[in-house]
Amino acid sequence: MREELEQKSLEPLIVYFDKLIPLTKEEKQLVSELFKPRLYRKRQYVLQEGDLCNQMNFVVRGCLRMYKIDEKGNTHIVQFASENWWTVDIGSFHGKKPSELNIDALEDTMVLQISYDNLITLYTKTPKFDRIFRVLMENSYVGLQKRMLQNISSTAEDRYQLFIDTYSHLLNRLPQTQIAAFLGITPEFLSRLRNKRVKS
Amino acid sequence: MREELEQKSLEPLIVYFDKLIPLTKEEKQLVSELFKPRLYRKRQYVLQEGDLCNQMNFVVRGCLRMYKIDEKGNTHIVQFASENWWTVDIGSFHGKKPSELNIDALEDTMVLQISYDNLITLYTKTPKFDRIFRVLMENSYVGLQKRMLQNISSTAEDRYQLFIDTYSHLLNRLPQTQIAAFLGITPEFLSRLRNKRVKS
DNA sequence: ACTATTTCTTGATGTAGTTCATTGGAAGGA
DNA sequence: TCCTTCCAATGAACTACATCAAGAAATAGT
Repeated sequence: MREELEQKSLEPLIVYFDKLIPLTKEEKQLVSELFKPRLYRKRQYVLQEGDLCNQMNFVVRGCLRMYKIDEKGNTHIVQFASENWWTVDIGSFHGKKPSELNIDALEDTMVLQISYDNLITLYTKTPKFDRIFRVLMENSYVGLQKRMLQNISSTAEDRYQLFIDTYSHLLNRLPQTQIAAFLGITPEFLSRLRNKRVKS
Repeated sequence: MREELEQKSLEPLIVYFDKLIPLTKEEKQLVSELFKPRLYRKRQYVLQEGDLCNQMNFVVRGCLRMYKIDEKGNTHIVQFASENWWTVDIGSFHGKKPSELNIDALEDTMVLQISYDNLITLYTKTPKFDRIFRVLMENSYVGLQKRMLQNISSTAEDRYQLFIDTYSHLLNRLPQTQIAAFLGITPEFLSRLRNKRVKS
């Protein structure tokens, strides 16, 4: 019974990999063994500042956020991770250093987790996963670079528009405070932006 | 004679790879065959907006910049690449899409280039390079994420201080206009910041 | 169903960073 | 060498966004 449920929750991940680079039966089996499902409740920490990030997370359903709290106590969101997205503090994960970031759940969230050691096992047993994760990293890098460029070259209004275009599925799922923390503006200013947009 | 020169210029790259993950003689040989040295003069384009980015570049000496020009005509620098750094528009390179970015030389610059096809050859012949480039991507991602966080959470002054800490070797090599374009502020404002810092 | 907490809105005022214009100095090309 | 082009500095006016404060609306917990 328990196993059946786990098998089921693993499906989205296997489909995800298989689309990137087709997997053999054995490789699928290996994924099933090395990734573990885990449920986080809303507001629960997945990773807390100061701890080592020892798990890589693939979101099956729900939504996580990764963020930093600055000296003034303000929250800055690095990334949202909803269905079929990954989240991990790569710096901490690979560098074996305490994380400066937090990850927590904005909704009740089901993830598939792989530990550092198991990921190394995965790489060692089937180098195909080196390639898969290289491609994953490349895609993430492109996305981050795009956001970086937006941030240094656009106004808050443009960035909000891009957010709407890019994350339409999250728009009505997230409180505006979280969207503001992602855009790098205050909730008050976001409210004014929205107000202005409605009028015109 | 020509070959000797090429062999010599390839050394820094082989050392670079070897430090990340030790290479066999054959792998070193393969690198020597697939990477080609090329010289760019100051102001020469390495990649021009609208073109396909078909080469990955490793800087042996000199300095390149990767940047975007926005609708208002302002330049925004994504990255400087000096000795032992890589530069490539990954989105264009892997997505086979015209680039929205430019790369040009801030100084006379020697690079080692590998074409897309040759990189695929490299991956195919020795999957170890999948791993090497996965690790490379991970490191780049961490750096970019750090900068992203700085940008959404810090003042221009803090970012300038971080630039000094991180890129001290470039500080006196680059005109302030370029540093300002990297920090995401106007040259005038950078000038004022510097002036203020000198006084205190 | 009630209360506590979080979220959104709006106003008044403050500030980091921009824009435009001008000047002087440094560097680079024939 | 002159001449052009690029680069840094500084003033004055302007704008995008922040801060603080306070009330209204929506959500969540019991």
